[in-house]
Amino acid sequence: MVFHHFFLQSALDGGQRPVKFKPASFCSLEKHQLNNSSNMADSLDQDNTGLGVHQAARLEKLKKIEALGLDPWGARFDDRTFVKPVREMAAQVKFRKEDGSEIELPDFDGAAEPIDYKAWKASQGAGEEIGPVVRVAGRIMLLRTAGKLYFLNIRDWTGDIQILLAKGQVSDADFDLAKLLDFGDLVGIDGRLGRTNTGELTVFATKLHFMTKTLEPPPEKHAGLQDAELRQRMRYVDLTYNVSSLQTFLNRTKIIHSIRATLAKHQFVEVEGPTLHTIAGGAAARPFTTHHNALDMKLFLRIALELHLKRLLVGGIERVYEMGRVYRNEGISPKHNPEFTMIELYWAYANYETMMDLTQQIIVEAIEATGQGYQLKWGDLDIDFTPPFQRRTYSDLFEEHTGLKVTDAEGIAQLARKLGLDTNGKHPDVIKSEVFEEKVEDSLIGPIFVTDYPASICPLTKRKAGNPDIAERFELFIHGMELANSYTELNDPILQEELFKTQLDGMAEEDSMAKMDTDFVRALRYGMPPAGGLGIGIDRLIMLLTNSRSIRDVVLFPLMRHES
RNA sequence: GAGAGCGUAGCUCAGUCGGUAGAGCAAAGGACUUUUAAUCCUUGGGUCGAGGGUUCAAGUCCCUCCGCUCUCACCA
Repeated sequence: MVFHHFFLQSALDGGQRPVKFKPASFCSLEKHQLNNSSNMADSLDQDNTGLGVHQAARLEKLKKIEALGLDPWGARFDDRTFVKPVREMAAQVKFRKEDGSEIELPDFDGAAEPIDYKAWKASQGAGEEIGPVVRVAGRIMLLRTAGKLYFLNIRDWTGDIQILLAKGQVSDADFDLAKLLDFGDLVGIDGRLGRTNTGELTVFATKLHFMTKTLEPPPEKHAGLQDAELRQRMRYVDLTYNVSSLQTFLNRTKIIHSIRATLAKHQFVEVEGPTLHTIAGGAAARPFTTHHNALDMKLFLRIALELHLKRLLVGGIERVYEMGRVYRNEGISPKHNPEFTMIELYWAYANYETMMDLTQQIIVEAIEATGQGYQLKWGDLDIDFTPPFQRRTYSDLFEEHTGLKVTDAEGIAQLARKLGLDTNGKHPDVIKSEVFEEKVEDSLIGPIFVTDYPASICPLTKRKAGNPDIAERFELFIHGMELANSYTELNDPILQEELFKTQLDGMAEEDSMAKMDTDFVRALRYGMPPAGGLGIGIDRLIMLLTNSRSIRDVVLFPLMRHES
């Protein structure tokens, strides 16, 4: 994925760590006690508050900030500019000569060799650097002193920038306040944009505004927070200190925004269906169960959006979608979180081919929204999203990968047994489907639309005209991962009722989509227009478009065990 | 659910054959007016995930448990 150039700090990793020799000391206690009484560690030891030394030191500074008459939790700070646009003002930093003429600075950012700015200025004769006055705010990521100077690098959600806070250039009160700054604190700065001697774009502070004290120490300042569990449990820390994490989640919102924009172009409307269902229909998955006390009613958290959206199609909302959370009480893996985000959409008077075009458009426009090209990396793998995506029929792929015709039930059963699959008492199409998953799906690099599935495993899908054994359905696969699922929707209430009643042999009820929903059938009896429907796993799409190998990297707060 | 790996300072990580627990960053005190992973001097930080066992001696070997990661299975 493409990172923005303005995260300068992130480009500084990978270097060698300096190794310093530190002789052990055997008489430290004595020396320590000789230190003056303002030694913070001494007073902290006596506090015996149970706080760690880092937390206690920060609390101490907080008290000192209060003692200065300042609010350590900050206040409204109007008219600030985000760091990214401030950095874009770099060209406004100029050198004004004695005669009043303004000249451009050397090209620091494009220079191959470091430029000696001090020497350059000296060579211009008398004059001074000028630059726009700016107001910024952010979190202190780096902090160093050089005599009576403080260099801070602050970060807001658009990038990082250096601040120079110098004695004599701010009030004495502000300079004293700077002593009480810690990594992680939030500050506001008024100052002038300029360049230091090394050419680093810097805000030369004229005023320091204390915004918020941070009472916990930040993670290691170069490596960031590495522990996968801590990154998920404390996403707030992860987002602050791992630039790529923030970038991924900001890209997530761009992708979701793009999907809504694409659908808006086709006049879709977004709705909100119930998440508490009396029947967990629309997909094959184990639901979470809950209970409504006043009605004394067992309820399920929804496992799909389908059946209520189709009811709205009956109601005349002709292009309708919902993007929202569904819940499945099943295993957790890098591709599975118990709650995840799906979009389902229904388009009256369309069919599954319309949906294929739309799916491709949604994905292509989402990639464009993230500012990437169509060739994406996904871990070690490559994905080529250049449209049009390949379209192949289920039966062709089946034959290609197994050498067997989809109609050869006996041969398929034999192959299934050879693969170690249990075929006893199973419907031939269930066996076929298992063989397909085993032999075909994992080899689908894609993006590839697999079309025309065996009808018997698709109880909500319209059958192909003239071929009742084939369902007008496609799934989109990328690197073996199912990303989208689409039908020409079944709108025949009589057939729908029949299919709800038909449990395929060898399929457990909880694994089946065939759950009788009499109200849904009644809705169909009032007339649902012929329609195409589509479902996309949003988290998985975001994984692919943000080069994330785990769903837990694209879900802000994935489900975790209780903290011990 | 099965298998493999991991768990050491606030964070990131070393720890050899079982023999006194290590580093960097962070923290505390100090120096430095253009640094930038600043640098330099000084100092303090550990129930080695928990419990048990073997041993003169366990971070290290064995057992049980807890947690995390990966792979496989179910699932999208």
